[in-house]
Amino acid sequence: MANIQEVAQKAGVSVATVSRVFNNRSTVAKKTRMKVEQAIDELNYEPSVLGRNLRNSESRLLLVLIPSISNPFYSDIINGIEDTAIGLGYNILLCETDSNPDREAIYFNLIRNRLADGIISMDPSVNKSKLIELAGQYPIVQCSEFDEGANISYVTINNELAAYHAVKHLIKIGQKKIGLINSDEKFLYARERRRGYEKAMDEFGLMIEPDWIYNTASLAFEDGKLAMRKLLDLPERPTAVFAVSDILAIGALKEINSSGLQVPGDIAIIGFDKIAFSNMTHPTLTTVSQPMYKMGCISANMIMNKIKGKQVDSIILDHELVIREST
Amino acid sequence: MANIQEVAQKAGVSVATVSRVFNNRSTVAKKTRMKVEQAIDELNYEPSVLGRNLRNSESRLLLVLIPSISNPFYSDIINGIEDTAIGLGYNILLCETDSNPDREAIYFNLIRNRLADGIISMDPSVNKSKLIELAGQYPIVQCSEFDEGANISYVTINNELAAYHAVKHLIKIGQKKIGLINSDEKFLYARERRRGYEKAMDEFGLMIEPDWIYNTASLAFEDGKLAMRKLLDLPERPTAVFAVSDILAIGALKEINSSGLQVPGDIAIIGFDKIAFSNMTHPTLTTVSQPMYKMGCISANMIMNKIKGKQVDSIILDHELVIREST
DNA sequence: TTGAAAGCGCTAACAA
DNA sequence: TTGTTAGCGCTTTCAA
Repeated sequence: MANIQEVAQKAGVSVATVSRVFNNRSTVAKKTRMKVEQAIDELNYEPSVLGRNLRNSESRLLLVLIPSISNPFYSDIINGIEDTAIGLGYNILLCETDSNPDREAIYFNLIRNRLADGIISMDPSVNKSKLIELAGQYPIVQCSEFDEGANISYVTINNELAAYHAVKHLIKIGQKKIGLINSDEKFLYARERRRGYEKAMDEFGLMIEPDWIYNTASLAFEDGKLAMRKLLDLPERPTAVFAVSDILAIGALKEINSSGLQVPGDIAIIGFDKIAFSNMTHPTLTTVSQPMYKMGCISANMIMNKIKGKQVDSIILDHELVIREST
Repeated sequence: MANIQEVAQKAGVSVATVSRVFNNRSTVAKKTRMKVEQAIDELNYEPSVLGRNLRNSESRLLLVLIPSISNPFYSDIINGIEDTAIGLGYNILLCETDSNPDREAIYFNLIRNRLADGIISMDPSVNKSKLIELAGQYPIVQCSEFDEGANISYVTINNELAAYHAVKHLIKIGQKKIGLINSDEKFLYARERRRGYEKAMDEFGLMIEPDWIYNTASLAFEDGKLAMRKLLDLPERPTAVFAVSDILAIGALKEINSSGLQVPGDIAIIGFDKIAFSNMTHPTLTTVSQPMYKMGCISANMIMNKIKGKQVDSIILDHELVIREST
C-alpha cells in the first residue's frame, strides 16, 4: 500500500501538496491537482487513518455501550447512532458489557487510550462512579437510561408518564384488576414506571394489591414467564398486566397461552418498547413505543457536540401508545 | 492525559525505558522499574493506542460485516467473535451493511485505510468481486455464508445435510405433504437447503409439488407470513412446512394461528437457526441449530492466523436438530 | 542496563 | 501556490 511520500514523489510535488489535494484544503493549482490525482489513482493510494489520527489526536471512533447485543431493544437506537455518525465521518465501536465491570473496564480504557473520541452509554447497570469520573475528562452522553445524580447529558423519554398512559389504557378498556411485572427497582426507569402505574391506579380509585406487583431478576423471557406463573397462581389474580418490557410481556404471554387461557379475553397484556418481535406474537402485543431511531440520532449528535467542546442539554422525547390485539 | 514523555521526565529516565517497563520488554533494573511504575501511577498514565499502532502499523481492530444488527441470528456468532478477539487484545468494529454497496464501500475502505487489521464477513449479499479483490491484499474470512468460487477461507455448516435432516424429521413423524419456504436462491445456502429438501423427499418417494415451494423476497417476518398465506390458499395445501430461517417460520406460524388453524395439528412447522425467539413462540418452534458461538470463536481465530500470515483452512461444523412443540 | 535518535504517515505553521 | 519542517506518541535499533 502506497503512502503519501510515494504519491508525492510520483507526482513530483511535496507531501504537503498531496495532503492538500486529499483534504481540498486551501489552494492548489488546477494543473498540480491533476498531476497529484493521477498519481493517487495510479498508486491506488488511500491515506492512513492512523497517521492522520495521531497527528490530529482524534480517532473518529465512538464507543457505544450496551449490556447485550441480543436485546432487540437496542437495534433501532444503534441504527440511528450509526447513520448519524457515519454521516459525520465517525465509526462506532459497539461494546457489549454484559453488565460486567471487567468488560466495562476494558471499554472505558479505550477512551483513556485515545482509541475513541466519545462514549454513548446505554447500559443501565454501568459502574456509575466510574462513568461519572470519566465524564469529567471525556465526552460522554447517556441514552435511554441515565443517572439522576450525575451531571452527564442524556436523551430519554418520560418513563413515569409513559407507564401512566399504558395503565390508563387498560383502565379505559374496563380493566380494574391490573398487575405489574416490573424489573429490579434499582434501575431508575423501573422506579419511574412503577410510579406511573401507581398514579394511574390512584387516579381511578383502583386498589393496588401488593401481590400483583412482581419484580423480576432480569429482563429475560424466562423472567416474564416466571412472573406470570406467580400471578396466575394467586388466589385472586389480576385480569390485566402491564409488563415494563416487551420481552417480559412476551414471556408472560407464553405462560398464559401455555395455561390454556386467552389473551386478551382472560388476561389483557401490555408491554413496553415496541421491539420488532412484539408484532410477531399471537396475539400481537399492545405496547409503548419509544422513538428509538430518533434517540440514536440525537445521542450521536449530542456526543459530536460534546467532542467539539460545546455545551449540550439533556432531552426528553415523546412516547406513543401502540394498541394491538393483546388488549 | 499524560504522555510517555512526562512519565519519563517524572521518573528521571528516558522514554525508551518507560516503554520497556510498559511492555515488560528486555531487562530493566528493579530499581528503575519501580521508579517508572510509580510515575505511571502518579500520572495515571495510559499509553496512546494511536501512537503505538502507527509505529507498529497495526490497529488491533477487526471488522465484522453483517447485513443487519437486528437479525438475532448473528448475536451468538458475534459473542463468540468478541470473546475470542478481546482475549487476544483485539476489538471489533461491528459493521451493518444493510446489504448496501455504498455502505460496504465505506467499510471496505476502513481496511484499506489501515483502521482495521482484518475482516470477518457474514453478509451473504456482499459484493463478491470486491471482496475477492480485497482478500488478495488483506486478511479476510467468511463466516456462515461463503462464496463457492472465491479462494477465501470460511467456517460454515453443511446446509444440504442440515436441511435433509430437518425434512427427514418431518417425514419420520408421518408427514407426506411437505412444503418449503425458501429465501432467494441467489444465496448459496438457499440452494443447498433446497437440495437437502429434495434429497429427503426423493429418498422417501414423496412427491414434490412445485406449488409447495415458495421463495421469499427477503428474510423478514412479513415474508414468512406472506409465504404461508400463499401455501394456505392452495387448493391442495401441504400439512408440514420447512422454513429455511426461524424468522420466516415465525411469520408462517403467525399466519397459521391467525387463520384459526393449529400447529402442529393442522400444519407442522420447522425452522432453521435456533434464534432465541424460536423458544418464545406458541407453540415453540422445532428448528435446526447451528453452533453459532463456536462459529464466532473459530472465525476470530482464523482471522488472527491470517493476520499473522499463517495459512488457514476452511472448516465445516456440525448442526443439530432441536425438536420442540411445532412438529 | 540505559539513553539517543530514527521513524511510522500524516497535517499544519511558516517560509518562500 | 508550493515546499520545508516540526511534531503527534510510541517502539526499537544501535551505541554507550
